[in-house]
Order: sequence, then structure tokens, then C-alpha cells
Amino acid sequence: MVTTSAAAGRLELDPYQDGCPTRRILDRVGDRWTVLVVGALGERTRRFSELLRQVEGISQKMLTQTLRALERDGLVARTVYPEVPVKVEYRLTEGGRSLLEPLRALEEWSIHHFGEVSRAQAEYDNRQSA
Amino acid sequence: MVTTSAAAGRLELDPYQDGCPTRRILDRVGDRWTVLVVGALGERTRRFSELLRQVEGISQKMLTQTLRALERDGLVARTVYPEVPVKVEYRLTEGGRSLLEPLRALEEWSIHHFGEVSRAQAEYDNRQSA
DNA sequence: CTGCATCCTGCTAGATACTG
DNA sequence: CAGTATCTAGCAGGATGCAG
Repeated sequence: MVTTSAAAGRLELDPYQDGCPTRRILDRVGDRWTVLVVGALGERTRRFSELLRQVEGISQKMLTQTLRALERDGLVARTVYPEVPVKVEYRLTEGGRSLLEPLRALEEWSIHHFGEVSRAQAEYDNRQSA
Repeated sequence: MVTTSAAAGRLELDPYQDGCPTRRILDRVGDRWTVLVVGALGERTRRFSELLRQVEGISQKMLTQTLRALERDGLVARTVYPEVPVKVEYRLTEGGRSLLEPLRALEEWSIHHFGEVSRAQAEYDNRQSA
């Protein structure tokens, strides 16, 4: 892992620029299901059907799509066991595991600030209707 | 993810559960424009038109929408100066600034892993067409 | 079991025009 | 300058059926 000296090298890859390549990454990473699927794979290797059950609300189509994208990005590895019926396992690659940390940070933030945000929303809505 | 030691029996905040409230937060936070707008406000207070210019590619509509959502969440404060023409400034609240860190972590990750991911994609696409 | 193809729908976001 | 309102197109994503 490269250590990140935060503010230093921000100029080369400025995500505020429209064409900036990091935007593509941020888009994928910010995807609703990506976050949850990567999280679900954080603990251990999982089968397709396991993921379908664990990530509540995801459709088969979106799970497939999300996994394919992650595989293409080299963040998830896919292993097919040619049994009958077929068994397919997914696991995070090293890159995928490295993504786990920033995502956990986000999740921690969500949990920690949920109450605060909810209160703010309630107040805001109150002011509006008043 | 929620596997922070104390999280044993907290069904309420399991983001894998469909109804989990943290999902709403993750959804907003993971939003394409939210990340960029919060980032743009990280440095200092900015005016509407400044943001419109800085966050390249965002439409006026989406900027307004994103700012309203952030304001509602209590993450951004809005100040109107009743001059002519009107001047409106946006700044991060304390909560908003606290969000800055996990977002920066994500951005750092994107920058550091961009090359790796690109290579993986190229390889993947090669295998497909072959 | 896993996953692709197809069809169909609702919402999202862009463009445009108008206002305080 | 900083919005709101309306209209529309495109596409994300659900449902279903089929295949390896």
C-alpha cells in the first residue's frame, strides 16, 4: 500500500475536471450496490446465491452486473467449479481488499452521523411546511 | 462492515438489510455529484456560480438539487446576501467537514489505484474479444 | 445454480425558458 | 445571480423466460 500524503499531489488528477479519469473510479465506487457487494465479500469468499441473499434488495441482474464490473476492474476474482449444478465463488482481490478500508470509513461515518442527519432533515422539513 | 466489534445484535443498522437507515445515507453520500460538491466546498466557502464552474459537467439543476439535499441533511449551510444581484454562499457545516475525511480517503484510493484498475480493464476486455 | 437475453417501465437528468 | 418550472429522452433496473 502506498501511503497517502493527502493534499500533496492533487493537481495532476483533479476530479473536478470533467474528463478526469478518477471520476470513472469514483462513479463506480459510489455506486449503490458496489459498496454493499464489496462489503459483503469483505468477510470471506461467497457464492452468487449467498450474495443474492445477503445483499437484501439487489436483483439478480444487478448483482451479475455489479460483479462483472468489479471483476473487470480487477477488484473481484471469479472462480467456477464445473460441478453439477455449477458453483461460482467470488472473492476480493488484493486491490478489492484495499478498497474495503475507505468504504468502511464511509460506513462508519454513516452510522455515526445518522442521528444527526435525521434530526437535521426533520427540522428542515418542519421549516418548509411552516 | 458493521462487524465493528460492538455490532453483534444491531439489526437496525445492518446495511445489508433492505430497510436499514444507513443505506439512505450511503446512497446520498455515494452520489456522484455529492462527493464532488462537498469536495469543492472543503477548501472554503463558495458561491453558487463558483461551484457551477468548479464542478465541471454539473448542470445548474443538479447543483441546486445536490445543494438542497446537503442543506437538508445539515451538512451544508446556505447564506443569502440580499444585494442586487443576489449573492448566495455555501459552506460546509461541522458535520459536512467531518464527511470530508472519508470522502478524501475514497478519492485517494481512486488516484492510487487508477492505473491498476485501468490495466485490469484492458486485460479483461482483451480476454473477451479474443 | 448461475447467468444471459428480452421486454417494458419509471425515474433521472439535461435542455430550455421564465422570475425575483 | 440564483434559482424555479416544464418538457422530454435515455437509460437504469425489475420481471420473466430460457440455457449451460
